Amino acid sequence: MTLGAVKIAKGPETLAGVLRDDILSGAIEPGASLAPERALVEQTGLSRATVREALRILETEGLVISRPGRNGGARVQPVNDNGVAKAVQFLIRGRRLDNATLRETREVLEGATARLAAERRTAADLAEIAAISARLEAAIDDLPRLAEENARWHIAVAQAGHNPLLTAFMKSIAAAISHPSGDAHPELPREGRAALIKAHRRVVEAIQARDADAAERRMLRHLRAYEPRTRGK
Amino acid sequence: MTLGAVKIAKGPETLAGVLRDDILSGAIEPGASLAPERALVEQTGLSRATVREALRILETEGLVISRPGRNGGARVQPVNDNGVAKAVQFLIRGRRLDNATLRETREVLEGATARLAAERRTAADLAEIAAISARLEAAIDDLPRLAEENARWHIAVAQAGHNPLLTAFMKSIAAAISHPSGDAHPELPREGRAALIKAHRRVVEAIQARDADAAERRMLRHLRAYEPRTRGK
DNA sequence: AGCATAGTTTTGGCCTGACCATTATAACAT
DNA sequence: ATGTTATAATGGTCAGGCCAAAACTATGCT
Repeated sequence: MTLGAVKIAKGPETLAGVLRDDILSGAIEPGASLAPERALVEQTGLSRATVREALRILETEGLVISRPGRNGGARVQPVNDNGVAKAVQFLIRGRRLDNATLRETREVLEGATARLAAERRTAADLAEIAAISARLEAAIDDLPRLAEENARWHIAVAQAGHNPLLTAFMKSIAAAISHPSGDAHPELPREGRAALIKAHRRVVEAIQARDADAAERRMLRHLRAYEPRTRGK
Repeated sequence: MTLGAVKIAKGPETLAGVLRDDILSGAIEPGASLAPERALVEQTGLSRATVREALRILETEGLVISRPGRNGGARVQPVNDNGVAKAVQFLIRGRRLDNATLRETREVLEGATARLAAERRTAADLAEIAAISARLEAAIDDLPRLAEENARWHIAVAQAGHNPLLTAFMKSIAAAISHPSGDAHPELPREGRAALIKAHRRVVEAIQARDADAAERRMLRHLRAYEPRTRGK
């Protein structure tokens, strides 16, 4: 019988594991504070440095944030999708993933979320999307603002699909696409901006009409409108 | 003008940020070691505790692993998709995402990767899938082994799609689906196992024939075959 | 020569104890 | 009441040490 490499859990990781389980299982509610560092030292018999490294692990994982001062301490955060986005950013930067891969992934995700949005959107979802659309259309001549509201619009559509995983994935790559290598937003001409608004409207109409096929089709058409002409590898 | 909360970078995070940039930019190659802790202490003027917390951050992010002993130290790891999988696990556990969401997400991802696999698979991809299929078919009466090879098969198909992001997303949820709340594998009857093998074969045939529509269709049919009868929310 | 064995060195892992910085509360003075 | 000044609680950082693990080096026995 062969054994794989046995992972030896070190002190900080062991303590972090215990606390992590308490957080993810809900035994410690979001908003509540962990015991102060010095109390953890007494309870665990570990040194303060070790306890602090454990807390640093949890903080890096996004499960707590630490604040100094009286009534400070490590406060449990509600689990959100920032951690996924961060890990995806690492993957994109570290593996030098190209824009074609990002766009392709985005099409898969947004095609699916547009379809789901048409099937599941609530009145509140529609209101949220409409509010963003109004702000976006008002910002047609303010390019940075337009780009910002555009990102919000796509995220709102994804959220209307009510699948938290697909939403998380979509947000992860949306962040990478809006900041293409730190560069500013490419000069989209004014007629392009008008076309964007029109395309959004058509997608929203399909979602409102609960027409899943149309929502997916129009979203994909919208996304593909901005691809470089050099398509078809 | 209103300002958002200004994020004050603490010592460890600042140092981690510098090192992280060096790693993600490729200035430090995977496999290479960071300077020893005591050297970083001298170079930065920080204390050893601070330096260690910085390294712990990088270790938690999966960018380095630290090993004791001579020639030990913090070794830079190639960036992989484990970090994404870990963050997704947190999201699933912390937000109590249900199996319906996981299955739905899986269908979106695997439908897309099956399609891409048909378009892009290389001879090496096909060989890899064939090897796994052979092992899987040989393990038809060894349920744990079957489940393991089944997971490998789906991952191999995703990889044949040559989109690292979609592959990472798919692996992230595949891990959660194979371990449904720690329970063992449900007793799939023998004829179900035979049907699984047949379904796999049909998918592979489509991928081999570069028939993207058929690959997607057959993969979705395969995935939906195991859903509970209570469909349609 | 060859090979086991025992140092030696490098490096992370952990501990003790201290002091500083920040924040909220309590006490006090006006 | 209200503004100001302690005081306490808590994380942030530092200094210095010792232990544990791992790799290299020298030794000594065949």
